[in-house]
Amino acid sequence: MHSGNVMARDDHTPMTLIGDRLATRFPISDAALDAIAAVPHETKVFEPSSYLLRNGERPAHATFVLSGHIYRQKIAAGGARQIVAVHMAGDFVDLQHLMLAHADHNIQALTRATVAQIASDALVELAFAHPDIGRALWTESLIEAAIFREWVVNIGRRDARARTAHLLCELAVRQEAAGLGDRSSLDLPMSQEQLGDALGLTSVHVNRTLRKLERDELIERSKRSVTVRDWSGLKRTGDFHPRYLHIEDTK
Amino acid sequence: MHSGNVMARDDHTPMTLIGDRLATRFPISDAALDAIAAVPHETKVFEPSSYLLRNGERPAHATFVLSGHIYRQKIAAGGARQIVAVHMAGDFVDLQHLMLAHADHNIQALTRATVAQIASDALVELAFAHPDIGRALWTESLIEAAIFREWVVNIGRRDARARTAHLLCELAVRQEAAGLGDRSSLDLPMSQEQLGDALGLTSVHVNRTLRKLERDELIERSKRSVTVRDWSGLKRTGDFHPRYLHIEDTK
DNA sequence: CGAATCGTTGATTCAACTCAACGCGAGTGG
DNA sequence: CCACTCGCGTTGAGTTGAATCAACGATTCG
Repeated sequence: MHSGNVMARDDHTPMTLIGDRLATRFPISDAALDAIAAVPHETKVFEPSSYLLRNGERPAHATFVLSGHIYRQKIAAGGARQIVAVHMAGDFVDLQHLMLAHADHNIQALTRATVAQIASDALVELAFAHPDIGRALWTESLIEAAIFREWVVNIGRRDARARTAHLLCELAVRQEAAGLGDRSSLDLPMSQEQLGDALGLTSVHVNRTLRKLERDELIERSKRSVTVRDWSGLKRTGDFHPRYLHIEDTK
Repeated sequence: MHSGNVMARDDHTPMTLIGDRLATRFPISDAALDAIAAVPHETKVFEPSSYLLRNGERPAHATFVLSGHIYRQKIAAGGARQIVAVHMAGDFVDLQHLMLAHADHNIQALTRATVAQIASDALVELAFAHPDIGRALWTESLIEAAIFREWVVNIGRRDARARTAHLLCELAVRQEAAGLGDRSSLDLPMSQEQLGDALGLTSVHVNRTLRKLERDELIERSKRSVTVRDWSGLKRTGDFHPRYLHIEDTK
């Protein structure tokens, strides 16, 4: 998993984890890695459904997920909610606001989550002091944007079955890429209502769709975890082409 | 419109236009503006529906729109097309690929369009040599990502009427912010089929929806241009809250 | 044990899609 | 200059995928 370009860096403080993550995108010099390790940060725990940031607030820090799941959401007229992103351990949650004066959406814990927070200013300074870091961070934010685009396509042009399968594929691959297990067993700590909010569907229809995917032996479910029975079938029904995730592998 | 922090910069070469655009986000030092003006670039013209970049290709340059309209699109299984972005004069078209090895969507001219192209590498170097520029470019790409998020919400959680109104509002405000006229008369050079592809609707339904918006006296249409009759009504029916565009004004 | 949340299922409705036809204006070529 | 085509907008009729409404079972947790 780790890029291994630094030897004795197995102490796993939050900041070295961040360095590891960035190094998966671009090689990062030792000096830059040391600079990252030295950045002041704070570790925090958020309870399920608590807010990390609200629409309109001034984002003050960048947040890196150490454990748990976090999602980002906007509310449309009439109270309908749309989830626009789901984050797992190893993701940055807040890069999208790094240079913006006001948050344009809400960030909320999905499960209990522990995070490391760095002052935005400090991170920006670091990005320009060490272009290695700057490139990696910028790239992270671009890949996130690529995921947003794919969600537009998913919601705009695929039916409920494909849409649901696509999300499962994406989360499975991202989970695997983050070193949290392989793509065949997906930890999916979302209620069906939340899944619906991520997919632009109602919880009722998510339920029917998941059951159909299960009946068709593409997946198996127990509680909040999903086992992929037939990866290539799921990929096909989800019209899933992982290029947009910009990960090396191409299984 | 212009930030006016440089006096004799009215010669309007493509590169000074880029400098002007960036300066609307953050103050840019004179040295940085001079550096921008000196970057080698190429001016090109693209005919309607010609491709600037295809899914899977290696993006080699950043593209700035001088005139005309450009859109970006992905194709889903079965050939359905989803437009994920529409660009007008003064927009960067390619920042989303700046650091990525492969394009994950297609970029296509909507109308005949003239653009200035800069080598990606050169732009990245400039960004890190002059943090002013880096911040402004990065911010541009973050704002674009904010637009993607809003599109997810728009398509996922709003009905055809609101969805269409929302797109009209967005384009009108962006057009105004780009100094291309005011928000009451919108140059909308898209066919109803293309509008449908941007909205996740069929062209038939776009037609009915636009006519209804017209019958309700929110807009007026002639050929490919739209006049906003009732801005606050349109804004309301579109559930449009321009914060996500991260523009100063708040009319 | 009781309350609350979440998942499941059926019956019905509705927004948007599909299919199909036709009008219109802008070319284009004989 | 007319006839023709072609793309685009428009409209109607019928269909359908997903929403809505409603009820009930299962699971968790204090």
